Amino acid sequence: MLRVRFAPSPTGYLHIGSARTFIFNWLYARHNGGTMILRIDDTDVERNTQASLDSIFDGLNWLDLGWDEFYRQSERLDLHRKLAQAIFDKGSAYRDFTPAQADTEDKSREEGRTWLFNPGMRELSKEESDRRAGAGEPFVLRFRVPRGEDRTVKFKDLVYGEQSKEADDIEDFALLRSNGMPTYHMASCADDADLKISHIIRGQDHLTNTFKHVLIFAALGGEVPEFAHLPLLIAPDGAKLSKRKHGPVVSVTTYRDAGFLPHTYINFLCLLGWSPKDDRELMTRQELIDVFSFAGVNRSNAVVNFTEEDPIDPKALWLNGQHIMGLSVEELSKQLQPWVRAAGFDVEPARLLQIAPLIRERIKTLRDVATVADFLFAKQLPPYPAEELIPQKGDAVMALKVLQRARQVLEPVEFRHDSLDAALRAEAATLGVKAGQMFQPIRVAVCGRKNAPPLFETLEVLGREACLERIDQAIQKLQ
RNA sequence: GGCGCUAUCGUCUAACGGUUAGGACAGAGCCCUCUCAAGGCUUAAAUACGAGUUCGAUUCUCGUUAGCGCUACCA
Repeated sequence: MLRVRFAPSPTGYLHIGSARTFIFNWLYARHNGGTMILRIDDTDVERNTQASLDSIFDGLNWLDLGWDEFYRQSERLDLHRKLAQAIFDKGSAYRDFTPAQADTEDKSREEGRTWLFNPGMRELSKEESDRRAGAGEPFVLRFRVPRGEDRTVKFKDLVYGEQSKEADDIEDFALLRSNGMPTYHMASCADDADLKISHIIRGQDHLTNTFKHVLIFAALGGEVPEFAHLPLLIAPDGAKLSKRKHGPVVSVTTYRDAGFLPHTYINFLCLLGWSPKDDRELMTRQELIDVFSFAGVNRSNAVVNFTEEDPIDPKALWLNGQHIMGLSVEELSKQLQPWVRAAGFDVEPARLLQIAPLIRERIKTLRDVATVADFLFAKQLPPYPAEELIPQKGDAVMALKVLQRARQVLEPVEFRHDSLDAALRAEAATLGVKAGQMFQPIRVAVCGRKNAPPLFETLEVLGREACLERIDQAIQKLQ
């Protein structure tokens, strides 16, 4: 049975890299009919925050992918301690009574080699170790990494291939802290073992940690899971994405709040560090599930292309436009509804249904509805300069004449695309002006700006009454 | 410092020894056109560097350089 897990720690908001890890886990599970597990790795009590937990659920719920099982690490501390004890009992761990020190880093650097263990502690006799522990002296429980045996720790990564490292290069990492809390390595492996995780899919920053985890799994005596590490998502400056340095750009909610379709975000993230190998980019959820495999995962880090001015990757924006164009009118207007309301407009669903096809090819984000279709929602047009009404190679006199004639034509004509088209073109011919010179003053009068959806559709949606009223206002403006 | 990983257009990527090194986004230009879009076409743009293996290296090996990760009683 295939079982995968996404295990975020609630110490900051859900960021883009974590979201992608979640997505790849999910895709792999769905592709193989496996189980997707969400586990909150919250053993670092000091750094956990409710806000960040909320942010994780916020982000994941928006993605709308779901999960099959849910666990919270902090509720499984007994298991972690029990398994740590088991490792200790079989001699693969020992107590280290060395007081915590902040300067270990400098110490190891000076020596020119990695710190491996604290002298004396590894060899402490059972009696002395028990005596000091019994006396209440604090200690950390460390894994006893095999030394001097010329031993190599190995595993096969589904993305990075065969990995090996000399055991002599691995330090005696901690399993239990002096306050009795498990470390990440201990808690994570204990849970993975207990939850029968078959594939651990996570960021490449854990690649070297995996040697330690392999050691723990082996000491636990169960099966060692498969591993697949994912290349990291990095900033344009090559640095790792961090909220401190790059701000909210890295948060999933940035895309959500910018008006992205959740599926666009999923699609976009999949393209970062993975490829279907056949030049496809625009893909549905099912297509992604069908074709996802680790063979398509890259090994080098991928840059999320954002700038300080614009937090959105241009390719994501394009993808979103494409996905919006692929939506049915019904679905699009449903998605648009909350954004229209958020922009301060009130619109009937039936009317939005008429508007949606007008703007479908003109919006890149759902939020764009507010700037692209505002004149269709507003009762009153916001003020605009009268010069805008003057057509190309024309003047105010022409604009005025066009609008007055348009008014007359629009009064009786049927308000349908084809009738409007025929009537206005005929009028342009009568007036001796080009079609464009006829249409622009009307467009500006009706939309309040030069750039807008095609004229006849717009007039039709707006309706005779509103159009005539706005043309009258424009005529007044010119006089 | 030690250990590990990585290296193709500005960005995301394809090419798993033989291609004029392909696609996409972004850029430029043209077409279409009632404006804006959408769409179509064209264009510019890359194998980090140096050795080796080979008839032939983007591809395999080694070195250099660069970037990233781990090196905590964080995760």
